[in-house]
Amino acid sequence: MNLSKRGEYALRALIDIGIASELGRPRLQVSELAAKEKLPVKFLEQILTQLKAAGYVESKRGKFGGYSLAKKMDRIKFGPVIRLIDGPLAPIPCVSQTSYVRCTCPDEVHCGLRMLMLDVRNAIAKILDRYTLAEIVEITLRKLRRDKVTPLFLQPSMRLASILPPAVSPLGRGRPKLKTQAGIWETEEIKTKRN
Amino acid sequence: MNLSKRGEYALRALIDIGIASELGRPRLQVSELAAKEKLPVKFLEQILTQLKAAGYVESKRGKFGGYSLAKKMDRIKFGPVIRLIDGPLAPIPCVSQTSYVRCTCPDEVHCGLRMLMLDVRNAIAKILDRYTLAEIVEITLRKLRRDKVTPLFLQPSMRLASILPPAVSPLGRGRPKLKTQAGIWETEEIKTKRN
DNA sequence: TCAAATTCATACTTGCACAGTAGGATTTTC
DNA sequence: GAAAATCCTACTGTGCAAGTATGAATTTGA
Repeated sequence: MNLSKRGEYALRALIDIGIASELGRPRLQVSELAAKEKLPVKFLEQILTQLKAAGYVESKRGKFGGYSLAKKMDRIKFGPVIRLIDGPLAPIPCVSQTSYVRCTCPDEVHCGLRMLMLDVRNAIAKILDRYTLAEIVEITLRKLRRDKVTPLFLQPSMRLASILPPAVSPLGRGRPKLKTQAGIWETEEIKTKRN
Repeated sequence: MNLSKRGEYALRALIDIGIASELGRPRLQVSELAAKEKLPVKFLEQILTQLKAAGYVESKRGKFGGYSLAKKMDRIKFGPVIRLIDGPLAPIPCVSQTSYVRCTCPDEVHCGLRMLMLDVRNAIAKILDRYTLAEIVEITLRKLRRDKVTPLFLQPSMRLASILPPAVSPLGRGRPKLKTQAGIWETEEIKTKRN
């Protein structure tokens, strides 16, 4: 049930670019992204190339170049990004909706494992195919502001105070209409107890 | 988001033994299991050894030996089995409840990816840590009966008709109390459209 | 025009986990 | 004692994830 590093880094990058963009810095360099998340630069470069090829980001070359989002944030869903990089969301191919492959079991229709895994795949997809980058970015920003944490973008040079916090959300829309069942976003403290 | 072959075979084996057990054949041989699901015998053998070591099945050696369940079916949940064989359910280690590992991101509390993945991990765990083998077995049997399909256990020798269908569920309990949000078990026809 | 800073393209490496095979030892039944 | 099963341990191969490495192309500002 793993997300690959590649997939993880891709999502981190998109979220970071999204946040920066929302704060008035639509373009970030690979080195900045890598530094912030402590990722290997050249590896991230590859991943961004892939995201670019798929139309999620666009790039500017040369000095002061970098990557910016190629689509509106509310048109970027996480499911498709993960499928692009890691393949199907489904735990086993015979329950994948986007790339079904028949399995070797004799009777797919009455397969208990299949029923169970279909439920799992649907639960995953329900989340990843519904949430958009815009929502995650907005929620993250709200959390940061509420806790009065300054996101460490735009290294030393730029003025942060003038940007953060803005009087009103630059999104211009109200609170995001999250329609998850119970709003995990409220779970402030996560039990990180080992074992 | 993958279930390994090992994990898949383990669950298939448990479900098959459970069904057979419910039909009055509490013990199955590796070769039977492998034949039914078309799995490599020696590989399955290894997996069953692992399941035995963890207390899920018990074995009888020698001629007419085989594997049977070591616990009551309603005490076997899928989550722990998968964790045993494949590791944590969580897509990334920093949202695992059973084997948390801190990630490299600078601020875990305000990490958007983490929030999202926590939601995913909870959705997965909600299913796999709630459903028991007993429920899956019962549901499968009900489907089989409804469709008048004879499960192909107990190769040629035994009499099936006398066992299936029983007048009343041998479980002795009523219908299983499934408390999933929408009852995926009703979704009869799955769209298997490619792409 | 040149140097610095960046993305772009491609090839290579390295480790390791997954999915098995193989072979024989041990136990049980008839 | 033979047949049929589980048990035990070691081995294999191969594919892929997670990077490194190198250099070319592009953009900017001095």
